[in-house]
Amino acid sequence: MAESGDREEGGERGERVTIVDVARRAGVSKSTVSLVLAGSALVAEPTRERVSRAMRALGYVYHRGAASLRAASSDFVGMVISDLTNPFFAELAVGIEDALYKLGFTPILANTNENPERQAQVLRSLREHNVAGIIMSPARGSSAWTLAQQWPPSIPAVLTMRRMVGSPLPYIGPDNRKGARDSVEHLLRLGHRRIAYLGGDGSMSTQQERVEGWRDALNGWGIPVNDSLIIESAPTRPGGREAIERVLASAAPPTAVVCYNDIVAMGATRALTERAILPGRDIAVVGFDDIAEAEHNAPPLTTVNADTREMGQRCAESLLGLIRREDPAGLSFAGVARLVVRESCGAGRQDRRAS
Amino acid sequence: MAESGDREEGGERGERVTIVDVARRAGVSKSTVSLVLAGSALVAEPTRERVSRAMRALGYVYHRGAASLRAASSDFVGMVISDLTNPFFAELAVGIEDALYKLGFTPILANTNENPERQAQVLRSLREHNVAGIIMSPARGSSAWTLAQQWPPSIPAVLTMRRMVGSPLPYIGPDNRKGARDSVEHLLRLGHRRIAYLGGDGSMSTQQERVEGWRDALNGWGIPVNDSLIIESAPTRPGGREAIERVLASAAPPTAVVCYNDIVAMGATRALTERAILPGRDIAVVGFDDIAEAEHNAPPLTTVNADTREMGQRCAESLLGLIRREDPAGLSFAGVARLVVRESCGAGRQDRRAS
DNA sequence: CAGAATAAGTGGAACGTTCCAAGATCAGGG
DNA sequence: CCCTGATCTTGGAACGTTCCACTTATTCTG
Repeated sequence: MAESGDREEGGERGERVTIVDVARRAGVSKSTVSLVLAGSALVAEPTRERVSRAMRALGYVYHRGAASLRAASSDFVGMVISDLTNPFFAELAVGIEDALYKLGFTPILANTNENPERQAQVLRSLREHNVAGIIMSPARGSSAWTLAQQWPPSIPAVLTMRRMVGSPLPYIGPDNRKGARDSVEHLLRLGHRRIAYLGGDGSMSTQQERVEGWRDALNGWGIPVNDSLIIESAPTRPGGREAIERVLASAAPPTAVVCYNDIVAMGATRALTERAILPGRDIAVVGFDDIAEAEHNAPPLTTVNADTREMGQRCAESLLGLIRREDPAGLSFAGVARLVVRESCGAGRQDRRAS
Repeated sequence: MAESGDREEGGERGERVTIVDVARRAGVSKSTVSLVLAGSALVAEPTRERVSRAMRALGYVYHRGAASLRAASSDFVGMVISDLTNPFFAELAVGIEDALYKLGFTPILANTNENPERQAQVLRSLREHNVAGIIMSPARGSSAWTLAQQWPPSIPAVLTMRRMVGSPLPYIGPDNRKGARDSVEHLLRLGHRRIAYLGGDGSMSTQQERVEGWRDALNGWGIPVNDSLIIESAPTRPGGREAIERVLASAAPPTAVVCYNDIVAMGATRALTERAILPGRDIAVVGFDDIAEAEHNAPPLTTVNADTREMGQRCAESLLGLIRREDPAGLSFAGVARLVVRESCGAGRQDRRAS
């Protein structure tokens, strides 16, 4: 009698309730049930009602795997992240994940930990799972060539944060060159003339673009560019520590450093503090990314905001475009890069000395 | 002639190469190919060779979805994370992800962002994907009751970081009570007598256990426990800021605070610094989790190391146990909690005053 | 050399959907 | 009363695997 609450059971035993069971109970064919699931207008209202009730009564759960067996590709999207331990990528991943869910995709996570072999495995696995596409920030050391070997052009893929020369894939990332230029110009305006670049390695496009920005700014101010002031290292906290130590040991240490990213800057500021060299007073330090922790660093980091969430969103949208067979050429996106001034550059003290 | 390099094509057109195509080319039945795929001993070496060659030649890619259609459950595992933006959970996720891959599972990521409704959606989606199991850190506000509604007991699930009263599911987490007790005792030894507890909310077991530890320590030293010194808030940086501001505004502010976790402590230290109250000198602050950023905080955070990676690993292993139908009772795990003393508690200055 | 045992391989149903072609029912028009 | 369309419904093949039951070929045993 009770209209509701007629939930029969939930399949305590492993027996899955299928579309056929629902059909039987509702007194229709499985095709009709399928139509109801698809929200088709072909099915009459009373029938739809009856079917829905049957589903609820039986505790029916849709089986996407079975559905996608026919459908050529699934609702999965691979999220291949080079270092999820870096809060920047964690934020990016959250942005991507959120957007994917809203678009009806299901993200499969893969953290390659900057390991190209792991990346190769992961790509293989994603192919086996018949993903609709992937969003990938390539591991250090992977090239357009190796990627072409590992990923068929027929499956949509977008690159994020690290561009690949020679790859036709859409690329979503911040305007690295402008970001770096802005931060170096800020330091120049504060009076610095010997400005080093710390961290990252030249094989990454991100690095190349940021170094270009550094060069641009120096050139623009007529400062001779000294390549020995580029200290490469792993893009990690220990990498930052190592880089700053190398540059301090050099014959003519810089008065300011711009870093590949915030965690490099965090490693550097920490190492400096341990040597009683105070970032923001004795030396200026600038990061890149503006991760949430930058504000809490000792001292709070001047850095470049990359609008991470927005980029995650764009990655998902761009992939969707590819899936819909739009022209890849129109699907790249460059985020804005905005300098955020905090204490690590010492702006409070010497502002407006030059310029 | 060339032994290798006979890769015919990769299916430039959408036509997927199946087991049947491989069989045809190798001159065997699809059953044999399936056997080869499974690495069965039933197939003779020359045949295996022939089949493998055919696979390579055709660029065959295994279709896991199709396989799991028969197999009752897939190789997917849901990773339901309450806040991936918190570096602690990011590290945990990395640990879990890594272990899952090694065990042959594929992690589907879901960040619920502490939103129980999102969590409900996510659980539904994971069921539809026929996951082998889930590892979940429940969103704030979810209860054993709602979980029971949303997740069938027949599908393996383990809980991490947040226990659920009344749930029979295995739980993997650090020894919160001991960790909190150790940190409070450390503060007591430094001479503090008015020690507040900041952040978190009472609905979370983590909070309850850490508050218990705080109580334990105070009781052990015969200090009267004053519940007004427990300031609840969101477990985030803004939450930490808000909590410290509330406690500072109280009639008798504490000389030391232990925080729900590191990001709460980071929010608190930041707010204090802005008011020119120096953590580690004017007030002692202790965190929990020992995220990578704790060391870089201003000032570096005294905190409790929760052995995050190890816990991620354990989560995966415990889930595997459940999938193998082991007794859930034996699959819980409590990680060690180890106090890491840095500067935010001011240990350098006043150490050994009491005790 | 019959018969059994072993080894290697095969055919086809099954998994839970989708989707096409076709069927059933009914109303209205001539 | 038959035909046409419209509206709703359905049977069954297909998707790419696995796995059971079975066949065939070979070797062993007494």
